[in-house]
Amino acid sequence: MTVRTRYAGSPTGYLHIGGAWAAFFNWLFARHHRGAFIIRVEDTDRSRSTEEFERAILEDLRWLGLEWDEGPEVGGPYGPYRQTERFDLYRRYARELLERGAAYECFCTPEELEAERRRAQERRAPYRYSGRCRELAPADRAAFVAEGRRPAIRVRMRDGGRVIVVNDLVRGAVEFSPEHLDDYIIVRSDGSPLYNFANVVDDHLMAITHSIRGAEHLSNTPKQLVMYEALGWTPPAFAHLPVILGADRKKLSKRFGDTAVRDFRRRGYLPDALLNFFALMGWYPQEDREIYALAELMERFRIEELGKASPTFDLAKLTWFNGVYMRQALETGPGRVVDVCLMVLGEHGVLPAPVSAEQRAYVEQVVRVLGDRLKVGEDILAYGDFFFTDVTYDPAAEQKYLRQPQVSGLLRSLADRLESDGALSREAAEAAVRGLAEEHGIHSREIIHPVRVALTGKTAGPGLFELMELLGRQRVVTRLRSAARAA
RNA sequence: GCCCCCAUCGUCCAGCCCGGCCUAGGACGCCGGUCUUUCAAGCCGGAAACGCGGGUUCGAAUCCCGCUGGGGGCACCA
Repeated sequence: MTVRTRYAGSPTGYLHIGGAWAAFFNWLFARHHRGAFIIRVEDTDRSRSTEEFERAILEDLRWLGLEWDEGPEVGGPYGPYRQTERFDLYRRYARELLERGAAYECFCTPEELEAERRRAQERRAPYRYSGRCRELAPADRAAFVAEGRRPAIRVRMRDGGRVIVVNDLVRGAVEFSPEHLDDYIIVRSDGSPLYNFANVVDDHLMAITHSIRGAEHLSNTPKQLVMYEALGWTPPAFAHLPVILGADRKKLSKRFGDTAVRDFRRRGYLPDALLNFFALMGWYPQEDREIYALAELMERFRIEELGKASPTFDLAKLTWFNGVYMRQALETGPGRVVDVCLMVLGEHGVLPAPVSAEQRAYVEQVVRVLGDRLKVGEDILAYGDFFFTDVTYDPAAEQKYLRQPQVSGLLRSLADRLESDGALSREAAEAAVRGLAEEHGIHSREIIHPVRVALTGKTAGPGLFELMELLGRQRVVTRLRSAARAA
């Protein structure tokens, strides 16, 4: 049997780390088994879903490299892949459930239900639906209809009274007692399906073999199992991934905005680094190693090896992974790093969108000079903004190195030494600086530090002489003189 | 409150299923050293954990029970 997994995202926001992580394991599992990875858009909540979010999610998934075999934009034999386009299917199965007596119409209004819930809360009792509509007499039903009430549809849960066992691939057998299961609504009174229903219908119709999803869905699973049975369907295998926690130890996806995949992209993170990081957050390849090529992950991934405990999202470790991948990319050729940096530069308006060939070449040189200091694309601004803009002096740096007695004169004499025509080579720059130091009988670092601050505004950064070469004679002299005046 | 899940360094993961090889291993981060014009990277070194209490056993991080702690879920959201 061909393995078929799916990522069923809801376009109510940007793709966040938690969603991407779940999507990744679905993808990885499918790839490992040479199966199919499907994307389904769960947009039944029309008040919160937007096309813009859908586009953004697909874009981010593609950026990560999680290509799908079936789904929106690519189609496939089990379409449509957007739930709002599948309403006739849901209606059909809702009718079937009704006919089989596995579901019933419920005429209670949201207000009435809310009141029930509140009363239960006051009694400090767990809320469960009263079941008022479970056995509605035809006359009562007619009265409700005459009143203009439109029914929602509920699934009968408590019949049978047996324990429901969820056989989870990562957690083993998890038991749920029937008395805790409530009749739940599968179709709203406006006729639109709810998650627990649409999800079941679609997973079955799309021949999904493995439902790999977040642990927040574990308690939905017994409800869904009842429906599979009522419809006479074989449920997929389930694997519930732990929930990723934020630094505050709370579910990451609930913290709005700060963990969108898109933000990491914009800040200059690499998709391979993100994926490698994802893999090792929750899964252990049985050896003391961190860096895995995607092909290797695909080869070795075993769903049974997934961890059960909730991991905490560790940005510092992600950034370390990214640094490793940036360095790797730099070795094979700076192209990818340049692209990432150009994106960051564009995002920040430092080097707006259409960049010329010369600009690109310049950025490439900056990247070479910055080298392994670039752990994340945005580091080009942290370490090399002065290559693109005027110097902004770090107050502490200025205080420490520029506001010193001899500095002004030193900077001026260096400027004088460098004042001439033609390109400035790093060798010439070094000779000038060291020569000046010797002439004054001081250690070269006593001049190197102030010069660095004068040229870059910072105490940290690339090698001074390379930096001077790239900056060019003109800018070096100008900056030295203006710093000398200020000092 | 009720249901469910989880529990090894600050963090991510090994080890647990099949008790002894664990003086608990690796990585991130942190601290120190080294290299050096600074920073970064690299290299060397260091601090740092089996939540608690009971069992079982010659022996428990590993098995059992309880507690505690953390998390998720209890919608006409997904």
